[in-house]
Amino acid sequence: MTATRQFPWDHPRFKSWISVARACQVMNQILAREIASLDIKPPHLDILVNLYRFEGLTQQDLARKLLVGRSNMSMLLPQMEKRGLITRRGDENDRRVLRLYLTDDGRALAEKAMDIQTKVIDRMMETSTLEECMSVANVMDRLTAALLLRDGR
Amino acid sequence: MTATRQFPWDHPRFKSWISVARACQVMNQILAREIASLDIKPPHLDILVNLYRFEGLTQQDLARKLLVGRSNMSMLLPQMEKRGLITRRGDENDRRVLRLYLTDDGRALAEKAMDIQTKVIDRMMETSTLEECMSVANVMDRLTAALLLRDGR
DNA sequence: GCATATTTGTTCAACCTTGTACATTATGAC
DNA sequence: GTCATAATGTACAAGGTTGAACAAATATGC
Repeated sequence: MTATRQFPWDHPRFKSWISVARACQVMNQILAREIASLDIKPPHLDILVNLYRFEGLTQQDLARKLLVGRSNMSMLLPQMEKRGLITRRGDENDRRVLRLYLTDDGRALAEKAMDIQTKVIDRMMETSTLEECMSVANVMDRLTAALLLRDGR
Repeated sequence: MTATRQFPWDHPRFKSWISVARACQVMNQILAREIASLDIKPPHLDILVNLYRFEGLTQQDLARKLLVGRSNMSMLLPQMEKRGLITRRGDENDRRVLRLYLTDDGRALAEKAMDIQTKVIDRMMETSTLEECMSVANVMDRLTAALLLRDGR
């Protein structure tokens, strides 16, 4: 009468997620290799893209967007500042915060990096129709929202 | 006559991928928190699940399945052996390889961990229909295959 | 106004991951 | 058989990530 164990890898939802995780992992590794020519790694790329898009972000804002800890930013951003890619200026109204800006070098590098990233993503996604892409995005967004909601933000 | 720059985040494929990456990241963080009660982290979970399913794997085999380097296994597996979760026995036919087996403790822990993982995945995927899950899996598998092919394995 | 709580950024130790170099063992060419 | 090549696992240094403890600045309650 003991029920035979249901192996997780036989569940459709489980298998489905494994496929997603695997794709992500492969994607990140390939992206990392492609941008290595610019002497940056995925975390730096994420920072560059976000500062390119949202100038004047706070370290805290950036950490929240990237879903990483503040301490992570405290390690990476000074490096990038030394390298002349970004500048950190104190906010006048709130002397706790440092606001982040791309330098001209940083902006140029960000554009090169985004070109590479776009090429990799296109190469990867060209196996799917646009409808499939949008459906996937839809599922993933719903799923992320559900997780974050249940998790209390 | 200078073409206005096409921002990557306006491309449907790009946005789509960002959604996938974000979901993966959130998922991994929540999974990590949930299995912390068993005093293991995602890499250990992956190892346990794979050894549960494929007994007698080689360190090399395992590294390939997990898409990580051999050196990574050389760091993690001795820890898990010391903890009594796995055993590493030399192969008699090929004295280079170490074959990996779960101990009883390891198997018990693997089952507890897989239960947690299944619960998290179910919670996450319940926002989608089974058809959507299978469609996503289909897209992701095609995409991974395409990347790996073009990348020369 | 003042005490308390919250927010922001930093530091530090611990851990995971990687790539390179290395020793050992198998395999293949001849 | 012998030598060159490849495969397996290890050691080590470098770097990314985290969480906890901390200092400084701000917001809140009274």
